[in-house]
Amino acid sequence: MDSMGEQGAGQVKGETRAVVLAAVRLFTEAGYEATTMAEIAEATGMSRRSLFRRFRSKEDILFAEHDELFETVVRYMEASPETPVDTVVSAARLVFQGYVGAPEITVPRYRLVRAHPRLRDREVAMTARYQAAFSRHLARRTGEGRPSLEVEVVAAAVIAAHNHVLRGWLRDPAEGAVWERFGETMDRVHALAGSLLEGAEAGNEGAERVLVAVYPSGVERTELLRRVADAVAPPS
Amino acid sequence: MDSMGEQGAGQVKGETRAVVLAAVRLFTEAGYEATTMAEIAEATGMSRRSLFRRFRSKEDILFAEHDELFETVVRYMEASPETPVDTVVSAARLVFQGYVGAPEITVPRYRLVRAHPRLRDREVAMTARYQAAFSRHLARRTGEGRPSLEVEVVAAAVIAAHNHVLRGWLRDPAEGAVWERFGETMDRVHALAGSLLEGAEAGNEGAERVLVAVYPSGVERTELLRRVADAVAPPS
DNA sequence: CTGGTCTCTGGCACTTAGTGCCGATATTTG
DNA sequence: CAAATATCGGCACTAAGTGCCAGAGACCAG
Repeated sequence: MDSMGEQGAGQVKGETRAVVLAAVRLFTEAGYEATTMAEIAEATGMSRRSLFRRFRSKEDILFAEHDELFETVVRYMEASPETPVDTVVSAARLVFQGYVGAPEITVPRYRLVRAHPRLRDREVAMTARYQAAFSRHLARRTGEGRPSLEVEVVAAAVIAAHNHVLRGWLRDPAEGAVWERFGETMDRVHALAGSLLEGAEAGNEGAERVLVAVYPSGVERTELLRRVADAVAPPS
Repeated sequence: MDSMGEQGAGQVKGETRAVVLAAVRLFTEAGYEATTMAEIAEATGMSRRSLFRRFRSKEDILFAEHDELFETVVRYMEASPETPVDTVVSAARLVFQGYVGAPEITVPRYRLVRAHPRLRDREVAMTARYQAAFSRHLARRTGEGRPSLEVEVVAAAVIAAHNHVLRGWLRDPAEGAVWERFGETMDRVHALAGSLLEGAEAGNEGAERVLVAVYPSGVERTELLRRVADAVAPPS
């Protein structure tokens, strides 16, 4: 069989994608538990042993692309010149892109994940990894040691917002305007994040400010504007 | 061997606790993977088969008490007369109590969890279950169908805050003032939750609205106010 | 071309989690 | 007491995951 010079540090193989697609097909047709590693090996032309070598477990086949994406996202954050919050939001966008850009994997996987608690746990673990990575990034870039409460809440909020939009898309991938929804949603958490972390931004000279106003829906507009004017009055 | 009338619907057994403690001891002494179910069975005086019947898997032994706690928390929320946000915060307090009230299980488990990715995933999955339960509770009590973005962000924030304090305690269970820290932290997310969900509380007649504005810090106040005025103009 | 090392691969055997089945033994019910 | 029922323990079985080894191909030095 043909060989191809590869090895690198956790880089995609191309062959990986084929295996994942084959596995997804088998899982969907015959059921996750009913499909054995031997069958996957046969379907992909590799030996059972080599299959276990490349993917450490049956679950790992299903989430192989996800793992690669995670590596990519972490590297992206390390290299990003944006502010910490912007970087994390962009990273979330990258993850979202990873899903909607590969529906032939992520959509059937979503069905499998919903049906099998073990797989669900695994999916959840992935998002937890992202959340932890976001927290670490925010903490480092704002000069903290361990992530502070604010940082962890912001990371959790970004993840929650991401998942909120993602689940909507996964339930109905055909429906359009996903990116509009994503952008709009992220803008909202971005504002929240800004208000929670205000002043902690790295070199926050020309940083943006955020105003959050909560008001009864019946209030007069002029009254509202007066209150806003008070709120944006110079602090000290 | 002595028998004791039991069965109930997922109720504690008392015997359960003994098995968990024995398993924790074995895992700690010999390592998690090195300890087999047969050994746990022998150590607890039951047969391997019965062990698998009571706890569905090896992991489940370690998290058995956690599962029971989850059931308790869900029932608590269903019966709580408090406002949704208060209920969720109290529920988080219950979970926290579940940890600090059983350090002989949770502390060594923390060490095991940190060392074994599989167990870590399982722990993460538990917190995700709580977060989902919180979201559902908030959504139901505020008359929504699916949890809204705000609801999910609040649930995520409460969980993040809970875990923030919990991890601190797990790292150093001896250090006191845990409950003060917990209370103070929860107060802060409670305020955040209140502002995010304000107006959606049960019986939300005079609902409030939220305005979030993000603006460059250098912008003129008059210009900002003009933009805000535009933003709050009646929609359609 | 030849011998040596290094790596990837596949085959084989083995351990162990987890399950189905069945007979024995309480436990409850009439 | 007898019958129905649930629980328990033993046995056998499937399949995930691992260690070991031997063979095939790549690369290098002589």
